[in-house]
Amino acid sequence: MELIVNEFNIQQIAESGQSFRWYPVKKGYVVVAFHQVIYLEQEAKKLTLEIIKGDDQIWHSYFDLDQDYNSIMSLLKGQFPYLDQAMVFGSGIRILKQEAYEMMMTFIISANNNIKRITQSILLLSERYGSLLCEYEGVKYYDFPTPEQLRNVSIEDYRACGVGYRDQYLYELIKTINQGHDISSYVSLTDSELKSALLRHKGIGEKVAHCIMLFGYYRINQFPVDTWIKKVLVEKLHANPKALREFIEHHFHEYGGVAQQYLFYYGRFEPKNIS
DNA sequence: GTCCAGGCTCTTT
DNA sequence: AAAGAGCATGGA
Repeated sequence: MELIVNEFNIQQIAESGQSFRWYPVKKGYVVVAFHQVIYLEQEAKKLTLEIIKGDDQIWHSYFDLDQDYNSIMSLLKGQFPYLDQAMVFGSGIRILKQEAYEMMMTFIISANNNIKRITQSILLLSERYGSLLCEYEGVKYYDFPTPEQLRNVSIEDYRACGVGYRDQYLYELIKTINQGHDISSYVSLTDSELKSALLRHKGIGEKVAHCIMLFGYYRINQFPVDTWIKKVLVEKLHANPKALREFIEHHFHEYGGVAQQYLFYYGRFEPKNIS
């Protein structure tokens, strides 16, 4: 399947740190999401999707193709030279609409961790407890394990996947879900209700909750503040470090999550000799 | 060896 | 309310 896309760059999305299930293969990426697998390649505005497992129904939504990122950038433009540069540099970034439950597990693992090890842990969890989805170019791809598949996984088993001290948080979340706690009902909550519902789970604090809201529930007003972004806001946008939330609310309002992604990506990958 | 990674929980002021 | 210690683990 071929699509013509605007404000879309697979490398930028893959490196933006919102998904840990994009695997570099050949000249593109294998992407695993919603129990399905595709191989993606892009040449300028031409995006090629090769459906490996599943159908072509979910991907339009997954890639947020109904959202006009050009108009979002227009609204964010003109406030800070640094943000304007960030939007030029990362103009192909989009907010992926991912599965909420997977985002909860993923971002619990992400706390005080590095991207390489997060990716590795999620790969191990999937290979050991998820369903085999397909084989592509000699590599097998596994689904993210369901709560049911994790029912009998022990704290030690999680630890063996390299998640460190977050093992007990994963264990508690899975136990809660398998005891009947319905996290799918979270979708109908308001932002503040959703945030407090997420904060009730151990291992989910302010920053992780915002990531789950942004990537798992498509609350694109949510602006996760991590150590990187804090530095960018203070040093590049000259925000008052003691009033970051007010600063964010005032300048980015309903598109805070998108602005955050531009700033995060630029902060990490901008060419060294600029700024 | 020390420091850090898309922080959080628990304890102490 | 705010600040500090401790936390697994691999890589720089």
